[in-house]
Amino acid sequence: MSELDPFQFVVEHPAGAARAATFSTPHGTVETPAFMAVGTLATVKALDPEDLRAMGAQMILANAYHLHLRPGDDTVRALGGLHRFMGWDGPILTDSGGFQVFSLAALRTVDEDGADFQSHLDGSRHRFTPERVMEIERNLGADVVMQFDHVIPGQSDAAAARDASERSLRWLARCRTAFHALQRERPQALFPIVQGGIHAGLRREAVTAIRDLGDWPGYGIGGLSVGETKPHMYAMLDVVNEALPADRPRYLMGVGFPEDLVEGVRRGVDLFDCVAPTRMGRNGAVFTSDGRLNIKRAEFRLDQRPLDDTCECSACRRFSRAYLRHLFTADEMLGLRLLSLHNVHFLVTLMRHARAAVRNGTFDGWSRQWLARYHSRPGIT
RNA sequence: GGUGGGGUACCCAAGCGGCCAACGGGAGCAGACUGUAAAUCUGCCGGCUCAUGCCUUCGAAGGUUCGAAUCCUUCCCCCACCA
Repeated sequence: MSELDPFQFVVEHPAGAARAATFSTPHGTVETPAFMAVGTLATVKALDPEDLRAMGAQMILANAYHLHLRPGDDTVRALGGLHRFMGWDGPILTDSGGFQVFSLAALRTVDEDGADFQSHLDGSRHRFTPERVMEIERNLGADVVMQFDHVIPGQSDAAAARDASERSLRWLARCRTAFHALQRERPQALFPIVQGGIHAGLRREAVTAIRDLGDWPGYGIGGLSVGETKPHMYAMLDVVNEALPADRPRYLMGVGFPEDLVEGVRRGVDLFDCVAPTRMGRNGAVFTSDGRLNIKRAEFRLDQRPLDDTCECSACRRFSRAYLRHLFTADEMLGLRLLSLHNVHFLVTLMRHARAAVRNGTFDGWSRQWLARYHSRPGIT
């Protein structure tokens, strides 16, 4: 148990299923609920670590598969690990490449032992096994490392979901053994990932099986936001969070949109990550309190308002919709950066407000009002 | 003044007797992105129409032809070189 000491999770205030907590890591403490920006290639695209710190981002992600291919996890290790490499001294989590098993479907084959990938960069062949992934994630040196898992499409039937979930469990056992066998320069926490598709029974079984393998410093909830409906996703969150221990962080992987974060917190999720704010920001989509808008639309040509009049990000404090639209239509890179900045700020701030509402006992009303306003203007989307 | 080349939809640009409302690209308009193969992808893009279809269009006018953006005549512009 002493090895878990650097990763304490303290629930300060429950509010129904929701809770406000602190999650400590060797690189600092995360106040939850929290949104983690995704920096797959050891960079949150278009943003500087200083931007992230200034907006109150606490923890970020990177990806084992991508960094293994380039520049190489051994290279990152030789350069002092991810924190030093990318100039972010806060907590970092690495995903294992499990999602790439899913998203690079055409370039990989999965078997019981692991997965064969063909590099999307040069076509070279690479073999990922639970043991290999643990080594890669050790080399990268993030604070939290995710198990290697098998992700399948969200609408998969129960048989396929069971196969993937049970394989992920077997891989988890191997990850754990390999994880503990590796020498490392600094403490790391290994998170298992709950699979089971959109099948409540499978989800419960997965949680039970994972807990039977031991106590874990935190739990990933995987295999959601991969094509299933929102009601299915929310239902799975109810089921899984009910079954997970209350005194460990719950990380909903790959989620999400603003409404999904609020719905997730309502159901007891503590940590989120998603590429949406940065990818959508680069493509012109903006999160606002009144729903999504697309800055490229002609209607914003002369709009002098900020993206969101309640937002205090550096884009909203300084620039009009008209100017930001101009940057996009002119294909200027500052536009990508400012919208990425705004969107990440929006989610980070959203979680800070959720946390405050939990702490002062108003979360239920706050979240309902927030969702009502966000959904109230579908035309803005 | 001479010789040669050219004028195609918002722009660039293919087409050179029927398969042409006319290839491509750009611009424009709209949509999608959820553990990032993504500053990407998709749709629309002469007018009317749900659609079959109809109408207007390839510098201008006239002509040949069953049929013309494509051939002929004249005219108007543009470009290059020569004088």
